[in-house]
Amino acid sequence: MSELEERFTAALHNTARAWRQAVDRRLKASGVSQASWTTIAIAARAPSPLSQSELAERMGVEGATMVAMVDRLVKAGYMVREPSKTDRRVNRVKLTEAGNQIYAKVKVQANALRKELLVGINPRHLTTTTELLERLQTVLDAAV
Amino acid sequence: MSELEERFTAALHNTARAWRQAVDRRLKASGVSQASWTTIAIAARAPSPLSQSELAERMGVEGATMVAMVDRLVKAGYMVREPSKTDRRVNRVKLTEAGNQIYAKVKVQANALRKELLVGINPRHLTTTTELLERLQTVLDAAV
DNA sequence: TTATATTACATAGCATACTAACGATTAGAG
DNA sequence: CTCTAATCGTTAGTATGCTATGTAATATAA
Repeated sequence: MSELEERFTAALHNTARAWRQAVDRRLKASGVSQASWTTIAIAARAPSPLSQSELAERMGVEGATMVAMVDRLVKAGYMVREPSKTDRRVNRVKLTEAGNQIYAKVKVQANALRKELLVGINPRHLTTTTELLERLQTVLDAAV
Repeated sequence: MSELEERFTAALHNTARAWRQAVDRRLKASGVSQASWTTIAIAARAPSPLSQSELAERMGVEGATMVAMVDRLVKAGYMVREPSKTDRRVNRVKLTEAGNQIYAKVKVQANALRKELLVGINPRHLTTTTELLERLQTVLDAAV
């Protein structure tokens, strides 16, 4: 039983890492890394422009990490910072046209990879797995 | 169905990340990060001293990454490099007494966390999940 | 045996994470 | 309304990953 638990832990981390690397490889052709693309996607999906803090929270990273990420994305021409008019501490982040194009382009590839990898997986097993992982996530989040 | 697949992907990555962070928090008290501890553990479990390449391969990282890791661990006094006598390109990596102590200490904590997190999880579901993840891992490794 | 891989390690530069500390600003308690 | 606490973004320092490139040593082929 303990052996199964160790197998599970190893499989969880190895699969997640390998998946991330596979995504990275696909998106490299589009010139954006997975972390950058994810940030762009969250900004793109938001109904109104997000602050850096909101972006960081939705990405699950610290504010300081997001500063560097936004720096890179601004430098690459995918987004711009706009000071909030109501709160002078706040920057709102907006996608440029180039940012929106990247979003549209790589979204397709990420979806394709997911489909490819999950083809042939038993949907009932996938459900069981998803629920188990989500439960673990809840426990982990609560343990903070 | 596509929705389930997206849920699964998110759960996979979020759970892996949260787990990693939980391990990090525990091990910080012992003064070693998760990556450092994992490296020490692999070196400790090997029946005979590993080369840096072997270490990198078992960690699933690149050789260049392992150079920096070994640098840090040597500097911290947990391991030493010993040039191979039969192949002058090779460094064999050995744990110091301090390294072995760290290994013994944090091993207990990592096991405890795993037990804690997985208590109450249905073993049949855990088996299903582990097998699914291992299958994905195989697909991902093959796709390289 | 010499020329050509291949392997092992190191170095450099970049990306992505963290924590800690700081200044500017805002919000809330009194 | 003022003082204090909290929040937002930034900077600095560190850890961990990557790729690309270089050097030394070994293995293989001609």
